[in-house]
Amino acid sequence: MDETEKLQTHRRGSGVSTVYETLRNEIIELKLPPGSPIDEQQLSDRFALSRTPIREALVRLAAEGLITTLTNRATIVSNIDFLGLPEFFDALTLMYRVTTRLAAANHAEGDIAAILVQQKAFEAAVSNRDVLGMISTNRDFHIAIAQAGRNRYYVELFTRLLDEGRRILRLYYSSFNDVLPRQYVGEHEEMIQAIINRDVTLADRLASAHADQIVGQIRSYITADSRQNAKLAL
Amino acid sequence: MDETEKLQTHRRGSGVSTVYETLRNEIIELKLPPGSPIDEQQLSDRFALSRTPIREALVRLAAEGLITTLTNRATIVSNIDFLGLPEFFDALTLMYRVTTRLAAANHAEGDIAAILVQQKAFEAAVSNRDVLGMISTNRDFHIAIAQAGRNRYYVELFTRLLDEGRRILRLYYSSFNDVLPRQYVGEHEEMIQAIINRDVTLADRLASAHADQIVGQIRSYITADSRQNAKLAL
DNA sequence: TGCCGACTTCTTGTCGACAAGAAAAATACA
DNA sequence: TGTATTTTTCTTGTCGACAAGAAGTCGGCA
Repeated sequence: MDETEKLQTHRRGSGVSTVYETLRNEIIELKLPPGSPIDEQQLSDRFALSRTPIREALVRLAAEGLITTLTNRATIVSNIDFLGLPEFFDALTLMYRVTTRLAAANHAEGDIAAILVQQKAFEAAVSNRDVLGMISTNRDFHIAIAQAGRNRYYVELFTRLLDEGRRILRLYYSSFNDVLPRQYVGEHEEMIQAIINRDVTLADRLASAHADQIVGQIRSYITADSRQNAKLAL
Repeated sequence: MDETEKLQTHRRGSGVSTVYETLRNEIIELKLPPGSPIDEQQLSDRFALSRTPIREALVRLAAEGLITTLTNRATIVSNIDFLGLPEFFDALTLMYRVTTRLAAANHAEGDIAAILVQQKAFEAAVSNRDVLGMISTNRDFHIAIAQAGRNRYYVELFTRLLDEGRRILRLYYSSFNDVLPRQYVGEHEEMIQAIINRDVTLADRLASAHADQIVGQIRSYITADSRQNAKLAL
């Protein structure tokens, strides 16, 4: 691993959130793959912090379900629950629909601009065939929509679901093809238009179809090479 | 406050969850009202534990949004967000519908029995005019339904919403009248029957109406004596 | 050679103490 | 007497060290 990271002038409570966010990203981006052991001592060295703040960050990650602590034994990055995928798809689809719906109903002044920014970023990622970029900008796009919907409960659940989805997609991104992403760009544009027009019914229908697309895509990836599954489920 | 609590023979990691659950209950039951200061030292004395495990429990509660930590200053029991009530009602209604729907579709062998147990408890509370009991058994009843629906994401969000609802209801339970609770018993029975018959559409409609009832009730309480509001929102 | 039990080692869980930051209190000054 | 500034005090944030529990290791015995 690399040497200890920055953090000379850390004001009092900043270290914890740094550790939290850093680990969160590394878990979601599979830099820390499922099952990886999390060693407190090691993190303590890496961030040049005592074990206490490290521990606090880990507790937060555990509360979010991103890591699993085996009591008195070890703590590891949570495995992706393949058996629970149908539940995941169901919840994801519902959140796609609800957030897009609410965005059409509730969006205010600056919201559309914020959504468009993310959509541009997604388009750029598609143009560059930057698959990892597509995965994360797609997430940001839908979170921007959720925020326009003005319901923190949905934003929170949706964020968690999309991030869990990022982990799954990263497992399979090699098999991404070219035609689907371009189709997504078009679907995104339709959704934006429906939101602008405050057409709740249409927004719902588009979100629903969009969700089905994505769920179907993930499903086909998984069934296509299920060897990965066996390898990582342990 | 009373003297230090039990916990002579605590196996290694047990203290943390004890503290967590104890505080969680006290917050939800308003034994610790919104805005109450949480003093780590004091809790340390009370549970006969070091500040470290106390802190871990507090971090968990903070992650759940039940307490708010003012950095370097104080940590208090989170206030009830009256401005966010519309969002809350929207999410609550959706979860009522979705969980009941899924229960009708997915319930398996023992689920109905579990639901009936909670329904009996709710009936008993209504008979005894035990308002506090009604509030908590009603929660347990709907969580039992959610569990029959077999979707952990919904169960988790719904639990949080119902518990938040318990806090709000406790603020107003004095104004509970007699006719509404009995009506709820009947509505519950209809829902159970729809679930048993796997009638998804009916289950959805009943849950929707039930949610509207409850939301309407809470709303009328709040507008009826909004002095409480001003008093506790600080 | 194969299995059972004590021992070692490693990681987590807990502790008491210290440091930093902010509010409250006390003091100085106009 | 009122205000600005310093000092005090109190609470949180961080640290290093110790204790407990579990897995793996080593040795003894059939």
